[in-house]
Amino acid sequence: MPKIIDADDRRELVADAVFNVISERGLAQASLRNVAQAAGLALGSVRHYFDNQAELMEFACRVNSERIHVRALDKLEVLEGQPLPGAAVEVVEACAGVLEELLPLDEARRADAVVHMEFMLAARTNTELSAAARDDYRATGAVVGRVVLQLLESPLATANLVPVDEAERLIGLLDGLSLRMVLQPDWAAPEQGRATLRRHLNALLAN
Amino acid sequence: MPKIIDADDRRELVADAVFNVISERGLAQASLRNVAQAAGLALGSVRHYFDNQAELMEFACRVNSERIHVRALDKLEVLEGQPLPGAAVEVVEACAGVLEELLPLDEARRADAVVHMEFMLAARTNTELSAAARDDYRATGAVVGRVVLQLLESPLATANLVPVDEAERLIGLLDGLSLRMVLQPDWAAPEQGRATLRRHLNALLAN
DNA sequence: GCACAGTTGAAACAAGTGTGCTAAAAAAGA
DNA sequence: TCTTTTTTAGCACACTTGTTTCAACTGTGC
Repeated sequence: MPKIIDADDRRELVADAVFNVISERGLAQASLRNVAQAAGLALGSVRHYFDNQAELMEFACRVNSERIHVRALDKLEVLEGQPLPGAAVEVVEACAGVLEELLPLDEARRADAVVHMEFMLAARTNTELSAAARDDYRATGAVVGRVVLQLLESPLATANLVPVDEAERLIGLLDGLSLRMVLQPDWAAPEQGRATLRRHLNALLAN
Repeated sequence: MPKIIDADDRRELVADAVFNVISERGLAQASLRNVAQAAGLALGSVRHYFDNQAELMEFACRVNSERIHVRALDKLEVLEGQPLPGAAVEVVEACAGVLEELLPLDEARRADAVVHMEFMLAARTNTELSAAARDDYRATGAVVGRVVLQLLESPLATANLVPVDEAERLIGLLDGLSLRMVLQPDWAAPEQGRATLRRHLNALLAN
């Protein structure tokens, strides 16, 4: 029998190489050869674990999406598990804590966000990725939706807010902030993103 | 002397072909040959008007950006030229009218928005495009900033709102909405985008 | 009609791509 | 040690890319 190698581990290692290449040089440069080099493997090795380039890309896309959402879901479940705090500041802080996992506030999250953007945009014209992209949208919709529900459950919430509508607005804001922070880090610093998010959440509570 | 051909017109024609290819097949497919075919020209003809592919792409990027912002600026100057209406609904409607030019609410604007996204994302790793992208950010910042100033000038505006902060939040929302409407047209219809924008503007006015 | 400019078209090149195929290397079981 | 199977490495092919080069075409001014 050959070297003992966990195939799943190896696939994740290759996916990490994909992330590195995309975040540093863009999706256009994520060729099999470049990815293999970034992973420290030979082209043949990468192809041993992924039949197609399409399969590799879809796998990497799903891993990226999952990585982001798992982080947020972990914090979300903590939030849902305990009773809502009474003070507005604390409610906002708790919700912001969850949603911040979706923003590029440090290097790790920045790389995730960049890769995420590239994949989502590519999925528009790449049918191989469209299914993964659809699942991703559902996942973020669920996370943000649940946060909004928590927020609007508070007695401090502004009256007559429609959860679905506010989720839509919040998702838009998060996507836009993420985009700006990724593309124009000089003009949209992490601190500013944090503040903007909190200001928005605060506006959903009665003053 | 040869055929009389306005070089600038021809360059714009080629740029339009670039837009078509990008909006239908993505930036990755915007090769010189594909663009030439879409423009109904030979490869040599395209290269006669653009020395490099880089030059073509930067030109197309700037034309796209200008096209979007000129539309918005036209409406903005009308808004700034006349006194602000007294009713909240009318203020919101006037501001929304300007900002809607930045959203993909019909096929033309959708194509512009798609191309815009692809270029902005590409500019992150493509130094040839970074200057054009920076100018684009300045332009949208100016437009949105001026709209926010108009809005907050109204006596109906919520007190203590910081224009720069609200501009930041509004730009984020617009980018995010645009992104969603472009990538998930099924879940984010034009009508919904219009409504979300108005709801946000309304929230900036005292109720 | 002629010449000359801009314009077009095509062929060719080097580089890079995904993919198919083959053979060496490696390691665990016999 | 030998076998077997996974893993690795490498070559080759067809294709697309940007770019260069050169020849043909075209229409205007003389």
